[in-house]
This record gives sequence, C-alpha cells and structure tokens, in this order.
Amino acid sequence: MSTSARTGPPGKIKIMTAFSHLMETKDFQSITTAEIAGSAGVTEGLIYKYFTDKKDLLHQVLNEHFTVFQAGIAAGIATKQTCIEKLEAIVFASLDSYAENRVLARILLLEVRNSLSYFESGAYVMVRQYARTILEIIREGMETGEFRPDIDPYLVQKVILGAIEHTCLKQVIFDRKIDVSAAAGGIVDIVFNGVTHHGYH
Amino acid sequence: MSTSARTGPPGKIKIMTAFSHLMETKDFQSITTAEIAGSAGVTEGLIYKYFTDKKDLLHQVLNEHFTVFQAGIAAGIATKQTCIEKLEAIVFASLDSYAENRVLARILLLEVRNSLSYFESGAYVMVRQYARTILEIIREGMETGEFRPDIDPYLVQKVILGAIEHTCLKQVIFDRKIDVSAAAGGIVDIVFNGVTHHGYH
DNA sequence: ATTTGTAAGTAAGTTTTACTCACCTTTGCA
DNA sequence: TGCAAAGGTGAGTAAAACTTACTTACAAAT
Repeated sequence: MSTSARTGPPGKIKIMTAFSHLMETKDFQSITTAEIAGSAGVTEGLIYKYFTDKKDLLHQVLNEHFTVFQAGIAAGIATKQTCIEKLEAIVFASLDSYAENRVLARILLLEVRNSLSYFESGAYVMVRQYARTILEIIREGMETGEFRPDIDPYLVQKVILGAIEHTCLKQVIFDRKIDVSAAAGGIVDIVFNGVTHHGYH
Repeated sequence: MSTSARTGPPGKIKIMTAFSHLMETKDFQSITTAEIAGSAGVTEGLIYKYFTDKKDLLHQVLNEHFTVFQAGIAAGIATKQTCIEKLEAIVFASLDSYAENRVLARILLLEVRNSLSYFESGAYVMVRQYARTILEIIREGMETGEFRPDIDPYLVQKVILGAIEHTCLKQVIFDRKIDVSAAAGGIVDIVFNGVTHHGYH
C-alpha cells in the first residue's frame, strides 16, 4: 500500500508519496501543484526539478505502483502449470491488485488514457509487457491444445483485458468493494466455457 | 458523421460543431476555450451562456453523438429474434459506431471517465440505458434457455462491454482502422462458445 | 583546509486559460 | 411603438501550471 519510492533524493520521494496519497481522494485534474508541494513540505518549484510535467509525475507514480503490480502477477503465475491456470491466476491477481490499490486502479483506468504522453511513458512500456504476457500464454495454450486453434489470440487478449478493466471500473469510480474471487471465477468461466450451452455440437 | 445539433440558438450549434471537429485531432485538455470560440466564430464568453463548464460542453457533445449511437443500436437489434442474434447485433453496431465516429469513441472511452461530473450528466444516463439493454437481453436469454442458467448476467454484461471497449481502444488512440466484422464475430464467438474445447463434458 | 563543481532546494515571478460580468444588439410580440 | 427577453460581445479576473534566477549543502580533488 505505502508507496516505496526507494529511488531518488528525499524531495522527490516526498513529492511522489504526497501526490499518491492525494490521488486516493481526489482526481488528477483537481489536485494542484501548490497542494502537492504543500502536502509534501517542499516548494512548488522543486516539482519541476524532478518532473518535466504534472503528468510526468502522474506517470512516474503509476510506474512505481505498476512495478509492484507486475511482481504480484509474476508471483501469481509462477507455480501454475497449465495455460488455463496461468490465465486464471492473472485475472485473479489483476482484480486483486486493483481492489487493493485504488490509486493504481484509478490512475490506470481513469486518468492516463486521455493524453498521448502516457503512451510515450515508461509506465506504458510496462503495461504493454503485461499485455504481452497474456498474449503469449494464449498462444501457448493454442499450441498445447488447451485452447481452440481457430481463435484470434489478440482478440482473446482484448476480451480478457477488457473484462478485467470493466469489472473494476464502476467499483473504482464509486469506491465500492470488489468480490475478487467471484469476479475472477466468473470471468474465466465465461471466457473459457462461453455463455451458451454446449455438449450438443 | 456531421454533428446535427438541431436544438438551440445558432451560437450554441456553432460552438458544439466546432468543438466536436477539434476533438477529431486533439484531446480535450489541449483544446482551449479561445480555440473553440475562434473556430466557431463567436466570442469566448458565449460558451458560458450555454454551457456551465468546458466539461459540460464535452458532455453535451457526447450526448448528441450518443443519441445517434443509440438509434443505430436500436435499428441493429430491431429485426433480430433470438438473444444471440440481438447481442451479435449490439456488438457489431457498437464496434461499427466507434469505428465510424472517432469523436464519440474518443470522448466515451478516453475523456469523460476521469471526472465525477460525467456520472451526473445526461450523457451518462443514456450510457446506463445502453448497458441495461444488454443486461436485459442476457437475462432474457437465460430464461429462454439460450444461455446457461448458472452465469452471472452482470458479469457477462461487463465482459461484453469490456471486450467492445478494449477492442476499440488501441485503434481509437492510434487512429488505426478496425475490422468491424472480424472483431465483432470474434468477440461473440469467444463469449458465446468460450476459448477451450468442448464436446467432451 | 580550501577550492570547486554539482545536486538539492527556494522564492518570486510570468503566462496561460478557464471563467465572469457588465454591457450592447437583435427579435418577437402585446 | 415599445419593450422584454434572448443572443451575443469584450474586457477583465483569478488561479494554476510552469520558469528562472538564486541560495544552500556537500562531496571530492588539489
């Protein structure tokens, strides 16, 4: 939970932790640089010593949170053997991270997408890596025969990512709880088995 | 394509069309009120005669686009009989609308979520209605036996909505084309049939 | 020990931008 | 014809993001 900004001078760490804390209750737009500086106990100008932009601060804080997120995902799939189990673990770990870390979820799902600079940031590189991990598991599953050979792996990836994100969206926006187990189980059931009856093909 | 802001005085229409046009190439944040006014051929103050806020302008423009979107959805499902067909039509029509109207897609998928005022706007009421339509079709399908009775309809709704949105996301951000038919077909195939093999239950 | 170079931090601007307000102008209509 | 109301203007304001010139701490090298 607590932002461990190990790297950098104390001023930078104070700014990042203060900002991250403010993001728990307010949206990015309505947090002012004066507020960040005041809350961090530094002067406003110092922000621009370490961050090119207010948005750069946002992206660096996201980067930090996402690093922890990535580690959680990696730990979640480490012991799993089958691709089905791996994807289950990723869905669960993702939902769990968003549920546990609302700042991460809010930044990633609500705040960064609107500006192009995000897609040039280091944080986005990590997000791409995360998405690629999912894609590769799907591909592997198609090779091993766990998954149908006639599906488009990119599309499956998008369905899974979209399902994860959309499941959290309302909860993140309105500060509601997420039943992680139920949601994760439900999502993988739908994506793996489909919603129609089968057995009579 | 062209924004038909039938309602209201000419100044209001000019502002909305100008803003909508600007949204094709720039993101909300980087469009200034001066730019909007200049592009519309009116004075800056007039914006605040018809819109409480810059964001209110965004929401009203979204409202307008979404009205057309809704009509497209309604037309898409009108002739369909089964729930499966209806959902297919909705997925197709949604993807098609986002592909055809990038401004709608960008506002809805990238720009509005970050502020709470959106969720109090009239545009959001329409979006909720759209989501509810999907939910009701799923429920109906469960009753008729088209869909499994043991699924969570809310979750299915979120998977479908998430899949639609995430499929468009990259394309909307990076201005790429969407193969609507392929994507729609792929999504419904995954959600209806699942990605694993079946027949041996 | 003194110099020196650099990183950390400050404080007072500047500029931009969303938004306001007092004031004109046109138009329908009693 | 008068006049209220709606449409529209333009100068001004406040706030917030960002700059810049400056000071302080501090480590290493001479």
